[in-house]
Amino acid sequence: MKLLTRNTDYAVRALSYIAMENGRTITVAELSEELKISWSFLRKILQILSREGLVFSIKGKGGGFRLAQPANRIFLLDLIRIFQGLIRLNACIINNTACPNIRICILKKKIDIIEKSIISELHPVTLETLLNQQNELLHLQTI
Amino acid sequence: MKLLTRNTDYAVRALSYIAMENGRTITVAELSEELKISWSFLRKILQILSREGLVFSIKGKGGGFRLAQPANRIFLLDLIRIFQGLIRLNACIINNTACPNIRICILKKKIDIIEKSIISELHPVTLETLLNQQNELLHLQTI
DNA sequence: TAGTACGATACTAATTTAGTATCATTTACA
DNA sequence: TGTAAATGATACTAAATTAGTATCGTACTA
Ligand code: FES
Ligand code: FES
Repeated sequence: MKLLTRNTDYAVRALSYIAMENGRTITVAELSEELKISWSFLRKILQILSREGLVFSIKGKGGGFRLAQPANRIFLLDLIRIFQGLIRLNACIINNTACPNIRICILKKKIDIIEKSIISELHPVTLETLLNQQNELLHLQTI
Repeated sequence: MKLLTRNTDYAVRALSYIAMENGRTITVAELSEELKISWSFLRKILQILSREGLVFSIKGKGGGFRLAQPANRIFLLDLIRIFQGLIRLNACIINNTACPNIRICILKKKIDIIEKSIISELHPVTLETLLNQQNELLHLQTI
């Protein structure tokens, strides 16, 4: 049971890299080289991010990608939604659809609480959050 | 992202059925018939439950399964562990093993919190919990 | 000793996740 | 103006996980 799949993971890394280059246009080739992630796979991920409006793309020679939104507006939860779908843990023990139990089911209630907890923990996490952490890390290492 | 897989789900149903029959010895054939779950699949699940000591088995004619522990000692978390492994959501964004970030990583912290929340919600849930709920449901329906 | 039930284990099928390949289109610039 | 560099769309393959089946062996009861 993974909270983040590889798609999401790579998307975060790619976006981080792009964000740290202060508005430079970044090609998939560069990302792939720097992050050591398969070119084709990254390409697909970036295409999706572009379609979803998180980055915008410039075609042709000299082209590439830039963030379409400031880093503090790019939410981890959106990436999860894009690459993994909505967070739905709900497995009814009896019957996935109209379970007669659903109003009183203890498990259902627990799972709802867990879902909410996931969302409330992850909700504040943006690309900026994760970038700051990297800066902090760099700082620590230079002490 | 499912919290419970089908193995776990069926295990809960099978154990519930067995528990509700007050110590009678229940065969896989009966379970399969009553619960409308594939005989072979149930068989495998019961074999595992038996190996894990949650039920004990009686071989030969007249045989079958009984709970090896009282319903309030059979924990949902154990079933999850048995059929799905330990709950580990941890996906490090950079590198699954020795990530240099791990001490300060915000995401890691969040994920730890989520894991703890899952465990603390599910920890009190036993077979008895789920049985009581079913009784409650029956009660409601007869009003 | 026949029939019923579980034990162990290997196998197959379906689904989800991960990753690759191809052709089309846009753009820069020699 | 044409070629190389870049993304867009989309289809395809491969690996991993989950779901489900089959088979042969052993124990027990009547
Ligand atoms: S058993 Fe159906 S919602 Fe819990
Ligand atoms: S980035 Fe490695 S633990 Fe978070």
